[in-house]
Amino acid sequence: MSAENWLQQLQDNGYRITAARRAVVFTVFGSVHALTPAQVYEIARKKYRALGLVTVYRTLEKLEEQHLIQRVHQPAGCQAFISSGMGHQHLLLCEQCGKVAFFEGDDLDALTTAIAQKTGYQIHEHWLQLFGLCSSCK
Amino acid sequence: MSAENWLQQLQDNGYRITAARRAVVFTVFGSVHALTPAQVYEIARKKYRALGLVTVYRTLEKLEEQHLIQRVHQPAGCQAFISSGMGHQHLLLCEQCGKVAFFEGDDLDALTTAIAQKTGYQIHEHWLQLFGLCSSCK
DNA sequence: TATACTATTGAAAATGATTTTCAATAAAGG
DNA sequence: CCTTTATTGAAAATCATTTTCAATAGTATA
Repeated sequence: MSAENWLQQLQDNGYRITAARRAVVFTVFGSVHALTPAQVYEIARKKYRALGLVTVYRTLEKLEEQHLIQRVHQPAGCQAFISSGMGHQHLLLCEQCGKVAFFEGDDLDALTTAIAQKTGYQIHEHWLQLFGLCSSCK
Repeated sequence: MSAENWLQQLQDNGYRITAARRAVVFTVFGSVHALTPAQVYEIARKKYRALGLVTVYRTLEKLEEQHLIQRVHQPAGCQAFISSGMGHQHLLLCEQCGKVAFFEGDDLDALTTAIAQKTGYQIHEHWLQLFGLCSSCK
C-alpha cells in the first residue's frame, strides 16, 4: 500500500484526484503520528499552499469511509487520524511523543467468545488501544 | 456504591452537595446507557427544573475526575459517560439500544506483556471496548 | 441558630471545531 | 478540445463546550 494506491482507490470509487487531495493523502499516509485535521492542514499546506481546511475535513472523511485511515481515541480527544495499516490491527500509542505502533491481537478471539457466552451479547467489533511509552521516550 | 456514596465522595474531596449535583448524580448513577451531557441535562431536569446545562458539564467533569464515571468512545462520538462500576472493567456496548455491560478482562495481562516485549513500549494503560447486540436486541 | 466565608449557580457571551452554502474552477470522459 | 459535473476555498452558519459574572446557597464556626 502506497499513497498512490490510496489515490487510486479513491478514483476507483468515483472520486477525482486533485492537488488538494494529493497533499492530504501524502501527509496522512506518511505519518507515524495520529494527526488532527488542523495538523494535517498545517503540514499539507507546505506541499500545496492553496489548500483549504474545509478540504482537509472532506478528504479525511472520504479516506475514513474507504477504511484507509482510522480515528484514534485518546484521553485528550478523539479527532486524530492515522493510516489504517494492513488488516485488523490494534493501536499502541506513546503518551510522550504520540508515536503510534500497530500490533496484531488475534489472541482476542478467545476472550470475545468467552465474553459473548457470559453476557449473552453477540459481538461484532472490538477496539483495543494500549497507552505507554515508546522505546525512545522511556 | 450508591448515588449517595458518590455525593459523599464529592463532599469528602471539598465539593459541596447541592440540589443540582444531586439531580445529575442520580441521573448518571442509575443509567445503563452512556449519556451525553445534553441527555443528562434533559433527564436530570425532571428531578430539578432549575438545572442549567453548564452545571451538568461541570458536575460530569468532577465525577470523571473522581473516577466515578468514565467516557465512552463510540463510532458516533465520544461525549457520552457511564458509571465506572467496580474496579477495572471493560465495556460492552449494544449497537442497537445502547445498553452498556461491564466485564472483567484480566486475561489481557498476558497480551500486554507480550506486546511490550515485541514492541519495546512500556505499557501503562489499556482500553478495550466491544460492540455488538445485547440479548434482547439480537 | 446566626454569621461569614466562599463554592456554586444559571444566563449570557465567547470560543473553537466542524459543517453548510455558493459561485468559480478544474478533472475526466468522450 | 468540449462538456459535464465533482471539487474547490472563502465566508457564513451551526453546534458543543467554556468562560464570565453577579446572585445565591452550602458549610464551618461561633
